[in-house]
Amino acid sequence: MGVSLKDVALRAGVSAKTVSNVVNDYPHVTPRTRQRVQRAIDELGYRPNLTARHLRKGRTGLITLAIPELGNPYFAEVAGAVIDAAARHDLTVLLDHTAGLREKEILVSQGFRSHVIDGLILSPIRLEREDLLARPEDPPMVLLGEREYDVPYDHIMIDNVGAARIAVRHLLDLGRRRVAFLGARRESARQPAHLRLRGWREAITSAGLVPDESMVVATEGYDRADGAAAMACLLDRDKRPDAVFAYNDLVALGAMRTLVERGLRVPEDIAVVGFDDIEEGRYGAVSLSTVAPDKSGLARLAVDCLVERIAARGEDTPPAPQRILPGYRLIVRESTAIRRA
Amino acid sequence: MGVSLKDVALRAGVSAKTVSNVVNDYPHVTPRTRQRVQRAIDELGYRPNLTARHLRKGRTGLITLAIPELGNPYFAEVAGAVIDAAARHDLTVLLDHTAGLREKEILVSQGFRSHVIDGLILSPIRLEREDLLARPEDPPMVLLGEREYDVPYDHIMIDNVGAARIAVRHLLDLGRRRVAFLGARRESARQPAHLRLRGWREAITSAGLVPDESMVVATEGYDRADGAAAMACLLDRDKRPDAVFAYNDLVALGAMRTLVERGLRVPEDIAVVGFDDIEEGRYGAVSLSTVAPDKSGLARLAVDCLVERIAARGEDTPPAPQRILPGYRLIVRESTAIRRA
DNA sequence: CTGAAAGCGCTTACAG
DNA sequence: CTGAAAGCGCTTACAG
Repeated sequence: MGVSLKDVALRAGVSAKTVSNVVNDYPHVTPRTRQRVQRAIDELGYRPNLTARHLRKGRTGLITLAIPELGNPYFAEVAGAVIDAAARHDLTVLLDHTAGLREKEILVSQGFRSHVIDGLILSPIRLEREDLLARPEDPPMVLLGEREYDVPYDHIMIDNVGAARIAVRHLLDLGRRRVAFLGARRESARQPAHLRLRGWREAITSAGLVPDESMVVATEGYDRADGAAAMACLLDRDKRPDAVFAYNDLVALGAMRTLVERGLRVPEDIAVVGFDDIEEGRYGAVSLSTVAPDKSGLARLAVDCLVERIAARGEDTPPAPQRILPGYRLIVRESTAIRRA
Repeated sequence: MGVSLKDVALRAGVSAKTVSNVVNDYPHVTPRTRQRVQRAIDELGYRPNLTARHLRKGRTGLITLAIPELGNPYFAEVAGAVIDAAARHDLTVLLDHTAGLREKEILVSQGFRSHVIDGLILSPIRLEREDLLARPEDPPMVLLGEREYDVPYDHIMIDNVGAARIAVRHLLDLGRRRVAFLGARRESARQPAHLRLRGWREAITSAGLVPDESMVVATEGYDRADGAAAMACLLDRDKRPDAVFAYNDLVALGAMRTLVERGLRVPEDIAVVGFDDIEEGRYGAVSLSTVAPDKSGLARLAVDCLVERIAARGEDTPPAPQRILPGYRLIVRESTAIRRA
């Protein structure tokens, strides 16, 4: 099928080693030799077989990024950023989506395909601590995302509590007093929803108010449909909120859809803040205020971390695992544009 | 580093071949031998090195899917569908995004990384016919997407003209008479925008009307921002449209945002139809009518096609390249919900 | 049913 | 500065 090193060597009248030297830009090659080899390469249309190279070197130049769902714009945007960041290290990203299934997340973390990849960036949702502790050392792994774990792995995650606090404080500053939280969970306290709910609670408390737990609505998932349903459920209760802090932008957008259907105005009747800053939030009938994580920043941090881990593989004293907090900021748009008396 | 076949063979007291036979579920192995080998595998935690296997077999089980932009929900949704379809053939998808740059599209089509992948599904935008003709035979490639080419490759693409015709006819059926088209191109007639524009023209003509070219607005790209700008531009002209057919949902959503800003109602003042059926279109203040391509269908078709090409590689008489048209349907939502007198 | 040998295409010490 | 040999971890004919 293909043209091999040997063919080129034969044609150029040199050894395979010399061709290899040329291909890999080895410094010490006579210009004349280099030129001769290069010509043979061009004439034969030779291209190195990466599989063979990788077998030899023990590296493939491939890393896996495993995210819950490509259909979620936030993860799609993050994936794009990771692909770009990886390209700067000459790494190619193999994208997996786990569909938010614990089984698939375990499979990935256990090193499914590990002999093909140099490293793994995993963004887990359902995975448990013990799953992570049971995984083999290889390939190196970096966690990315808002689910908290107490495990010896590098983890890139935003300060969810702090970010939520700022979002809710923003709503309180607008004069809102009944701020709902959409997208709570019943499970583990380390879920991002719990962290953001804690921020909600802290912001309200530190404003001298009492958190009203009837303003907290749980959802099945975090999609637009979940947000729409949760908002409907909330509006059917006695007390009507005057503001909503949603787990993420999708939930917020779904909630706004329900508000339109019920004839309520945003932000006049109910102000809304989301989380993620997906592009879609800027173009609705009412643009969405939101917490914007530094996506390209966190992608870069995750890739850099992984690259270090890969380099340190097999070392006696690998660097201690660290938790890194990328930046974020609050973006104020129309959905919270009106201050109340 | 890892445990190799040889280690297992040594421990089980058999040859490497026998271990290989067990690992690959070769039929003719004594149950006793199989058991002994299996135990050695378990005890040693052996996992086959795929790179080595691939080098030997000439296949990697990897295919590349190259799309213009992961941030575009349509492509993200299609990518998810392709990943699922590929998994059914035990193929893993390596996702590339070309950022809609001709240079990157050429790179991918020329077989960048071709020694790692078994095949390629390419969704080009800027690529030209000559770029495609210049590419090497290997790896096999299948085109996916709405840019038309006259080249000997399998191509999965929707009947854009027909789909556009149906969308515009729907608007005409609602009694609209000034139907604008947002998202035209100045370039090649084979661009999907041209195909959809042709459908627009045909629908109007066959309704006994005369296409008004002042109702056609070109855009830089196909994002929400482009749609918003195009709509603004259109509204600043003399004649106001009473309906809009947008190149895609993103352009339509951007246009609707502008309509809100200008105080115009959808669909009362202006009805809107998009193309792609991205989930976001269902959850705006006004849900968006759209042409819905059968995404999982087209993903499956593309993967099946590629699998056949890979199998036929090196054959004397490979099957003739074919153009396959996946299905689509018109989805009517609120943005076209009102019939006019 | 199992084994010993060769080889996929490259790179890495080791010579010279 | 360049070459000859060995080997990465597997599978594929070929024997037996």
